[in-house]
Amino acid sequence: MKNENIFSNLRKHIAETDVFSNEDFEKLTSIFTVVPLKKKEFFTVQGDHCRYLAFVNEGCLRAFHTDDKGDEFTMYFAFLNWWVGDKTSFYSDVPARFSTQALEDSEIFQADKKKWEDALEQIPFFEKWYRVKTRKSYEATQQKIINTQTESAEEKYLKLLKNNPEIVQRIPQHYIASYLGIKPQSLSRIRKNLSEQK
Amino acid sequence: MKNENIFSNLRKHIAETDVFSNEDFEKLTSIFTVVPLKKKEFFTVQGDHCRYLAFVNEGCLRAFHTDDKGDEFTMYFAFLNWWVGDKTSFYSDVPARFSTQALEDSEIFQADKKKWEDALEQIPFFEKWYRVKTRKSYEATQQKIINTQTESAEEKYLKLLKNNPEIVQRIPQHYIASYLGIKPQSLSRIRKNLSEQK
DNA sequence: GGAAACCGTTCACCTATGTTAACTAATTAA
DNA sequence: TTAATTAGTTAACATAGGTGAACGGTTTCC
Repeated sequence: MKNENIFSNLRKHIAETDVFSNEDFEKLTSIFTVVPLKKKEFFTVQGDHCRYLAFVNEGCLRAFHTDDKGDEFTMYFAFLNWWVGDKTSFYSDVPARFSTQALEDSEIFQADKKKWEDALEQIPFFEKWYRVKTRKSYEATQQKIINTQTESAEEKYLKLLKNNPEIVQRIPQHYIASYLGIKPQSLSRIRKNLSEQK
Repeated sequence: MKNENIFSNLRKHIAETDVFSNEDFEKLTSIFTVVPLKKKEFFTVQGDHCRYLAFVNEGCLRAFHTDDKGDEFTMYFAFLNWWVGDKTSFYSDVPARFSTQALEDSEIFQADKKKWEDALEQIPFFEKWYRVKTRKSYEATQQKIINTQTESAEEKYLKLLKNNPEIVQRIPQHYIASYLGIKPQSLSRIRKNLSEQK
């Protein structure tokens, strides 16, 4: 990919919902640093201050919390066109409550707080776009609480198969288990039951 | 309470974090309708469009989702100085995913979308204050997901006793169970175990 | 002021998921 | 190319929480 085109996906993605000038778009991309991540490499680490937010341009990451007992819980998988980073830590200078790790070789565009806030201030379409994104992710988080509480692991898995087949195909099973909030053995058992029922 | 003073609590509350003129504060309060709610009365109903956001000035409400099986899950309790309403539904004109119901005789200040957005546009301190509040509630929601997944019901209950004793004192136990994501019988059992251990 | 509805507790039994551990398959690194 | 590691499966057993039912104590409301 030629360097001038490195932001072509981001451009297309934002253009799906917003209208902007070339000039504004260049202003926006100028705040980003292109960062390649090797598989298993970390973008943010739980407990550290999260200094960057980033846009996923290639590959896939997962955000996960590790509890006192050492168990991991995966909060979300971030594919193409997702934003990643712990906003709480990014804004409030508080230790991040989860880590973000590449599950494949990936490429992200990252920006620190100063650049980020300058961009929000100076580029109206970006401010609006970001506000909507933030609201959506708040909604998704609320929905996830509801689902977490009201569905059995099997229901969650079936729903994942139906609504997010790309996750099931692309992500190793023990991460999916941790996303569903169960142990890998339990997911194995659920899969076995399902296959026997057919 | 004299009518001129009905907003005195809101004024004090916002003044804790922001500075504003009398004029701006009056502009803000002019968007609200004062609404009394009888115990058990609903402010929003799951499935309906949520037309108002509201500020709790007196009493207490709970927000809860009812699933297909008819089981309720309480998402949060809203006391003095909380905002209530399903923002997703309020903004996106989508059916509300939860109901909000008064647990005591209460008083709220509500505003519809038009008034709300006008206020955000015209009153800078309110826009800023609201942005921060929204971020905090997003953070709290994320934290609740983490807690939900990584703690046993007993741990959650002990934490509630420690961090939110006013909830335990003020709210009937079966609502607390539904807040912890368990059945009333299970909470009863947990309480029994705890009292026997001492 | 009495009937009806609701609330909290307890109990016996049930079920989903966790735990430990052993085994095989797949992937990675030397 | 093999050795080492990691991933997934299975099974036996343990445990937290759900279910249904019964009981007494409170509210609520005609």
